[in-house]
Amino acid sequence: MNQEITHTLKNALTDLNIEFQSKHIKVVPSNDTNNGDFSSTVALQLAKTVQKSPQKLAQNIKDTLLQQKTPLFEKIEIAGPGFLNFFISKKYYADTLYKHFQKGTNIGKTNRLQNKVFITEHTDPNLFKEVHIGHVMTNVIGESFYRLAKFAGANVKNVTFQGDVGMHIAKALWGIQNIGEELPINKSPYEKQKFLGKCYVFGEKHFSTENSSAKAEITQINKEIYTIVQNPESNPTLSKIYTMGCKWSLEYLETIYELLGSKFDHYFLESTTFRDGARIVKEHTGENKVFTKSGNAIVFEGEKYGYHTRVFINSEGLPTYEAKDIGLFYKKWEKYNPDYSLTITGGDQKEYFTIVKEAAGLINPEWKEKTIHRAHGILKLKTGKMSSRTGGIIRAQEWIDEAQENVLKTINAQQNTPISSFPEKEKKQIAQKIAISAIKYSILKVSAGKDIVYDESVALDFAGNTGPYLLYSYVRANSILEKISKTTLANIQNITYITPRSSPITLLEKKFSQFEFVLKLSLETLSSHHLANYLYDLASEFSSFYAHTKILDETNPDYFYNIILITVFKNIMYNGLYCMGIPTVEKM
RNA sequence: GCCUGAGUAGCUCAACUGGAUAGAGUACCUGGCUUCGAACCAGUUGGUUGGGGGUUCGAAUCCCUCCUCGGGCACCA
Repeated sequence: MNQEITHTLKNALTDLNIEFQSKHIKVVPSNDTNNGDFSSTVALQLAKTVQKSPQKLAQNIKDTLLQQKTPLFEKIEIAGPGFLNFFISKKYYADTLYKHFQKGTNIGKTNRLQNKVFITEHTDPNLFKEVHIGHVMTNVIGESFYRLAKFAGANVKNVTFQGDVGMHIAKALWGIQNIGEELPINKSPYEKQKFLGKCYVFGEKHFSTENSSAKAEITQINKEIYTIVQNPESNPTLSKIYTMGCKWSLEYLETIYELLGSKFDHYFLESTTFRDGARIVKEHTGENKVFTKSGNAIVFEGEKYGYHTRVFINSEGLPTYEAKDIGLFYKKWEKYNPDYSLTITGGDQKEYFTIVKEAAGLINPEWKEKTIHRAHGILKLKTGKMSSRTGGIIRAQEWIDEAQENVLKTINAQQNTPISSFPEKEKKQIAQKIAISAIKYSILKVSAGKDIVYDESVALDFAGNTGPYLLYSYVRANSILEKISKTTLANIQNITYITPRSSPITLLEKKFSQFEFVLKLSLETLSSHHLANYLYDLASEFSSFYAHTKILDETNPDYFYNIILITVFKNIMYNGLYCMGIPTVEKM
């Protein structure tokens, strides 16, 4: 509806011979029902340029709008310093509701980014290391952008960049060789992964300890890793352990991706980008080139651009993460040639990424121009920054499992619910989805970029503004619709026109028109919290409507209207949750 | 020290990117299940938007300046 009002405003201004830019015309939903359904500050914005008082200009605009005789407005009021308040007619609401209803489960989908190739890169775990709650955060945020871009019609590629070469691998391999424990060959993927993580921590600990021979040994292993990924025969013993560990890690990662609901179109591995990265860096090294030599290392002198120097090839001649990222730029463009390439990482990599992007832009301007970096806040323990290097981490698996157990307890404590009699296995599946909804929602409801201090009691608190609340509203809507007879449903499916409401327009249907806008806003500002907050408001309005209206009342003149209302609500909630990566349940 | 992000109700967060009386959840208190699912609804209490200055019709939002906290700053990722 914003668009329709904006359109009529533009026409009115043209009729009045007033010059304007789109940014002057802001139509927003009113914050108060007394101020109509929508408000505009256009008269305030343009008063100065036309040398009129805002009220007078508002009056001119109002008169012109009323002459147009669109079915849009019931009335228009001028308030305060010159706000234009629009009251939308019931007929227009009914017509709009019908349009929303016809979109069915496609509601919210557009073709705004049609024919655009969009890469979303996120999660980016390291092999041999624990998957911790920080990875979950990156995944949840990134996955949401993937889905939002899909809804905008883009050709989206969901990818992740996994670290399978480098010091962390060397530390883990040294750990495996020196920890003195038996390999968990016959154990579950999760146990294997835990073992690798333990070996990494063991290696890291010895690497950082002074007077330890481990440091030299690990450095040597690191060198060899770069060789064995090309030629396993160079060190068959090490290669065997390395290959085994990679396999274990990748197997486990699949299970966690599935649990989180991410499907990747492609897995980039550092072992496949470092060669191109190193080659490109070397090609651009020298006088008046992008990179310069500093001793045996190759660096990018970021100071020239207001940043700091970063090492791309270290003194050992090995590519650092920086060079691997250059290789990743190359690979992404080789494979997809994207219009937008979005990367999600933690906030600690903000400046790092800016510098690498700067360097990348000097190699290929497109790499910089089309790359968007979204740094999110850090998910912290109360004790400080979470770090897998010191071992003080919360495993993603444990976090989710514990949440699931708590939900299951809550479910079992509820009596006389439709799922009370469900078999335990089914209850567990439902509990898992609810747990995922709680975790994802708690991450996405905060504007991306802000830190989140992880507090278990808060994260597992399902009352109020939470994921489970949204699911509950969905489940209740679903329950009602199940109770409607097939003939009624068929009659509703065949209608071609909705009779305007006899009772006042509800706040619920007023929110429907904002869905597309909110999806767009969330993607453009790279913050899904707009969507999260919107869905919460929507669920809240639904609950309120539900509490005050007997929907299944065939004698109500708005009977059909209300059923359609609930149907549209259900579709929006489903698609909205989808865009946050949250699965729905039919019963809970 | 330099760069960068943040500071809003007791706590956790919003505020449609400069708009109307700064809103939610939580916690506290009150009322509501014989009625479509009460994991709900309705209401009460709670604010000098870190301090100070500036820009204008209008500032939590933009500018300046202090204060506090987080992150980054050469071969880790």
